[in-house]
Amino acid sequence: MNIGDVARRSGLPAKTIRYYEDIGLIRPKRSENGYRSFRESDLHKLAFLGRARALGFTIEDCRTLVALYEDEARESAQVKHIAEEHLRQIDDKIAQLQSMRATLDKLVHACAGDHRPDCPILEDLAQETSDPATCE
Amino acid sequence: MNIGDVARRSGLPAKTIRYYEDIGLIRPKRSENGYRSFRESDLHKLAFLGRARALGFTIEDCRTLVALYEDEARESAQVKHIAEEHLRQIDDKIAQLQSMRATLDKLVHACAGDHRPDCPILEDLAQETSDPATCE
DNA sequence: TATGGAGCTTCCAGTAACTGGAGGGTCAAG
DNA sequence: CTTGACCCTCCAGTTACTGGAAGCTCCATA
Repeated sequence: MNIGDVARRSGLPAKTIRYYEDIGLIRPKRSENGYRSFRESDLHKLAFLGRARALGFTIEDCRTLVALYEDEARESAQVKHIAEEHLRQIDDKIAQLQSMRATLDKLVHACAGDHRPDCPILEDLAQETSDPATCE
Repeated sequence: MNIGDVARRSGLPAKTIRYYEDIGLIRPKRSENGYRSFRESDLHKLAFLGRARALGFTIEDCRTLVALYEDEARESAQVKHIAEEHLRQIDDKIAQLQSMRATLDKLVHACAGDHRPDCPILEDLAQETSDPATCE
């Protein structure tokens, strides 16, 4: 298979597949003409990577997950540990976004959004509260 | 004020403040000795930026928000528009993360996390489903 | 057989928003 | 006069790609 074929079948852009080779995630063979030549196993690994990335795992996590996948002697605890840590990070991120969301939503609702300059959003951003020097 | 003072009072790292000058968000004066010399108005603007960034606005949004803040002839609708668009992006991001979270949580709970190699997480990642060619 | 277009190659640069570090000047206290 | 805390600039690295230039290769059609 050429790169276009695996791109289509894995759902990953050809650019991304070349990048994954660059960083050593995959090692496709080469044809006489210099084209990358992918086996089914390469495709399988790319699909694996695509799914792992879709779950938000970092590239380094993906590297580890692939290694574990190929390691007969792995312990599922190793995989679970990575996933749990990632889950924690996702939860943190969600909490952070929801906190932003709450403030932002409040401000947006408080803003008339008309032709006048008065704006609670700007007023909030401009308020003098985060200066420790003023708290003495 | 030197950069260390505004860093302390704004809560932003000195590095970030220099960066903000680099990209034209602020224009502190310079002392004889070449040190940046910040006025209260610079500090105020930095605090504004810090709060806007904490709400997740991009630097470019921040640039626009500062400009609007300083524009007497602004219309609150302009500000509200930026905030609403940002809110939408946050909602999208939250939805995406929650979807990841749901899958991941399910997988984590399904995984024994012991010394055996069998792992539902890896099995899920490895499953053959995203290849359109197999769907014919 | 020529040619045109799709597909492949490499390499370089850019993205967002910083962050770290090297190498070196300045200032105030002891 | 030295020491340590500041400050300066400039360069490189981070994440995970993405876009684009310049230039092969392959295949089908005129």
